Amino acid sequence: MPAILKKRQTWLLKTEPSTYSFKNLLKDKQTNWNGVRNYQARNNLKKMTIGDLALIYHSGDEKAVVGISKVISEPYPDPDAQGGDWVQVDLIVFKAFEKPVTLSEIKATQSLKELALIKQSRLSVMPVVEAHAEILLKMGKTDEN
DNA sequence: GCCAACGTTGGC
DNA sequence: GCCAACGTTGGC
Repeated sequence: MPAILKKRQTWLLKTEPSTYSFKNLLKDKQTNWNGVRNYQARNNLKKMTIGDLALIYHSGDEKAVVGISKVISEPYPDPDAQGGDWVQVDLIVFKAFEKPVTLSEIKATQSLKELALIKQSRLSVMPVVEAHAEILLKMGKTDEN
């Protein structure tokens, strides 16, 4: 098991790159992941803890996992939410994938067929089990041992 | 541009 | 509580 995965939950966060991309995160170094307004995604956000990894997926034209970020805060209320129990977390950029892992590659990989990204294409915040995280990191040529 | 897969809203 | 209508996301 890559050292990077030890004792960490891995998540996958979807974003439309024209709204906020991994490049923006590379520039900003840190961001607050806000605006989630879906209960299931919110419930996943609430389970995040400091030190967790979050893979960033670009929807739309790119359709690929492009990099890794790290969760650096506990979930806390999203100030933009007008009422309702919505949260956000703070992220820092961790590492860009050397090679983006495309949706078509993921779909073509038998061992990833249970990934929520495939099974529940509209969910924007989802857990990634360790076995899947290992495979994705390997496919992205992100050597973190 | 279309459509599948949701999620939400509102009438009943 | 059900369901039709509508809205949104996101892949193709």
